[in-house]
Amino acid sequence: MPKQVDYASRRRRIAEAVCLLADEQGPEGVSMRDVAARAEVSLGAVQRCFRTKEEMLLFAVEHIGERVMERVRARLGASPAQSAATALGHAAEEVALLREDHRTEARIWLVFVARACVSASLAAPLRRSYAALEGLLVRLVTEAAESGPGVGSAMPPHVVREARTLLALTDGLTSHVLVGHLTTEQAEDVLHAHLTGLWERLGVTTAS
Amino acid sequence: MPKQVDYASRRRRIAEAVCLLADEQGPEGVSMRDVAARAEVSLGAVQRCFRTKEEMLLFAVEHIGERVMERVRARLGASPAQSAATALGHAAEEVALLREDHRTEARIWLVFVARACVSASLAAPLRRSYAALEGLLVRLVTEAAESGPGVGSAMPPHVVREARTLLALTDGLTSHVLVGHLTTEQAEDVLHAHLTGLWERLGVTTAS
DNA sequence: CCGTAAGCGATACAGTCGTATCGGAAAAAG
DNA sequence: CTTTTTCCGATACGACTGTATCGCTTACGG
Repeated sequence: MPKQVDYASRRRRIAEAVCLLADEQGPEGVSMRDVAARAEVSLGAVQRCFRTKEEMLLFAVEHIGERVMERVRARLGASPAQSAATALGHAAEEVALLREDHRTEARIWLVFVARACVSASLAAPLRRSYAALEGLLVRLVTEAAESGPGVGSAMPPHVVREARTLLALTDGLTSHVLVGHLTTEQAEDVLHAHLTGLWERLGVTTAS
Repeated sequence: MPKQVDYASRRRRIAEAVCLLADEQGPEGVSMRDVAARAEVSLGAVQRCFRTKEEMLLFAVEHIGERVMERVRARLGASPAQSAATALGHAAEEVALLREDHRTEARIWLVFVARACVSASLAAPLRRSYAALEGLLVRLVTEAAESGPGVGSAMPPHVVREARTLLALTDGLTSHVLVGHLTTEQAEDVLHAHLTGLWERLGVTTAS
């Protein structure tokens, strides 16, 4: 057999290039040729990794979803114990891709969301990512509620609602920052105020 | 002078076609030829109305922004007096384009937002629309707060923060519905819960 | 009544798109 | 060594893109 190649890593490399291009050139700027050039491979190589462009984008959106999720988990692992409430705060900060160094991921995310409204196949992995994030937030909210004085703890439906509220709020804030309607500071201010209110609602006693 | 034509109305007609196409074909589906066909005019006619495609999209995004804003105002005018709180509720419902008949506008909005992250010229009118919506919400929140028992009324910074929270939340919910992460009912549930909390915070006494 | 200019739609153009194809380089297997 | 199989990058192709150009029609101003 001839030259063997690590397809998995090449696909990842190409997905990275897709994200970079989607970020700096917008949705229309992502052509197979540009992706190939950005990934420093030939057009043929890209075609061998992905039969079609749609397939490539699909892989890229899964890639980004995993990256965000993984970063949130890493942030949680970094500050291990502490209070469940601050953990939730950190997670929310990470999900809302507000800081400049995550702006790229935020733009890519938005590009894919816009595209997914039309292409059902693109929507599926996006839904999976949202579901995973929601699940994580539900877990964190639950833990935060339990750590409080626990008036009996909020009943589950409220918890899910709070998680969804938080997820939608962070997503909205992110896009508002991206279009320039809000500054990063303003968005963080809104997010922190919401979290403070959430803690009060849960009956959490927080130090900071 | 020869034949005179009503450019204003034609531009509006073309903008309408842009929106329809952006909705059903996505961002990539909006080509000059398709727009011309959808608007039932010749390609040349489109070119005479808008020197360039960018210019056409710019007009279309302004058009959509005005339409949404106008609809919110119409809704407020329809239920004139009542309480300031229910007015705020109606406005929020209208801003979050949740109902099926507004789904189209929501998709178009998202397409433009995604594009605006890259093209600065597209971002400008979008920012104006957001600013107008935020202004409206600030006004409604203020009125709702004043109509309450008025412990001294919430101080302005809080009002702005609440308005921004509401705007970001509605935007986030809208996109989550569009990608299918939430159903319309779930999103409405989240929105209503948030509004209830907001009223409590403002000290508003609401009948319903 | 005629010239002039605004509007018309068709066509041309150069470029880019996604995809298909193909001859040759390269490396494991015999 | 030769054979065989996998991968390579270049090129080809047709469709479509945004924009420019160009006669022709049309209707008002003089």
